Amino acid sequence: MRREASILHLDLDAFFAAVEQRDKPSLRGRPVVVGGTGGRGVVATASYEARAYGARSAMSTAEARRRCPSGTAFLGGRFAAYRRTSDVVMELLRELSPLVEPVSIDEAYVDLAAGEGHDLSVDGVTALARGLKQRIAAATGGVTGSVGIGSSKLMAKIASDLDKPDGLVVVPPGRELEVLHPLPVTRLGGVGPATAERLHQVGVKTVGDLASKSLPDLVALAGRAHGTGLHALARAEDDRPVVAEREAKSISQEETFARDLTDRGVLGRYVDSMAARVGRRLRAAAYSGRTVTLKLRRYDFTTLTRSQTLPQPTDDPRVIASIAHRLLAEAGTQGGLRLLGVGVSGLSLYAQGDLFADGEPDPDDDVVTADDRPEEVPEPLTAEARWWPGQDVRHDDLGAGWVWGRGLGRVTVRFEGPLTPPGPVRTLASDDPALHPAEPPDWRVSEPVRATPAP
DNA sequence: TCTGGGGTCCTAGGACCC
DNA sequence: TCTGGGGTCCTAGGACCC
Repeated sequence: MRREASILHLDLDAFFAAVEQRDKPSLRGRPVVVGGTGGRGVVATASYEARAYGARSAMSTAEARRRCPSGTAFLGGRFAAYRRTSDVVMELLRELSPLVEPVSIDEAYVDLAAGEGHDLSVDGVTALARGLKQRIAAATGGVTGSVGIGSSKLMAKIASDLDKPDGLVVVPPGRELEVLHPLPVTRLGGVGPATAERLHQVGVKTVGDLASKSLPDLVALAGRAHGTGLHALARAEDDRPVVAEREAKSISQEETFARDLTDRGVLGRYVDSMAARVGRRLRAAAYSGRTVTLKLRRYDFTTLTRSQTLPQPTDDPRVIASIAHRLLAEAGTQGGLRLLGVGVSGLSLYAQGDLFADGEPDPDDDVVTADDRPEEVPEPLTAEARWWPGQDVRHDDLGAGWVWGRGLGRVTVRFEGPLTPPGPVRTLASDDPALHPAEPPDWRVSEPVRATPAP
């Protein structure tokens, strides 16, 4: 805990949904749900309009569909668009301080004390945050964020959560416990459903209740590391530094199937394709790793992992795949698998091949050769329809738009962009040769819709 | 049509070593 | 020869976060 409120936490509001509403004018002010749109999908983000109907993050999309009125937009994610917008925001944060710790695509801490020339008084940081929020909204085309500032990461994060959306809360140094103690324990990072349940059983509901528990009690209840952490957080004791760069510890890829799978051949092709993707990501990041882990989830949702550690690190998809194949054979597929995953951990920065490399990039790195190519992308992947809800498209005659829905050989597209008024809807043949997938639209450049089709 | 995907950190037991 | 203690690595699982 510091003497000044010099740690800032920014949380972008309903971020994925906000980007969708920015890029799709017809969705502004309406309920939008972003996430998996298939039968086993879950909600990643619900707009505030959708939250009013009870849609929540991590809820199954089926449940969100039941709760939301017709006309609610259910969209798959456009991660490239979110990434671009996030990059713009993170750059604005780096103008405040070189010490910026992105927590996720929509969240970051900033150490204002590491920046130049800031007035770290309560009035000073309040004015700074106001300016920041204005710049974020201007640079992102209207995406808002909630800002919290305090004497520690704990207090900054708590503060950003106190006044969502579009909030700004500064906790003055010395007032931490007044703010913290009335809050439910679940607001502390690290108190999830399991810990909350155990705390409730011993009468702990608020952070203040938690502060009355002794260290040995909390260690007995939550384990050594977690217990000591809770003991400190309940007293607002937190000196975790803001850390700009973190080394990755693992890289993995997993997929939940639309239907449970038992066919060894199909599962094997998934293993190959996931191993190839993990290998590609390892190489792209110049990592290799020693431990290969296979994850599987059975039909009844029981989840298990099997791993093997190699004497030398690898980034070779064939090595990763062959270990994963063996682990899968040992684990078995009785009853059917709902999910399969392949991961590599125990990462280090240099592949064994680098000992002999001459510094030039390996021309094979990004090329799938005949040897290591998975025979074929497994059928369920290629059978994936060409169009998905929310997708950016362009029509040769009608201009830029996005996919609302598809089915029965047709695709429904709304022709509009971030800087147009709400646009018209057209239903086209899903194999219309004039319709193409497109890049996310630029929210900073005006792009007129070329034609207004008749209703 | 219950329950994603990509991560991090911690715990605990057994092997193994000194 | 009736019994150590600590450290590290590996494996598996679980809680948690966004």
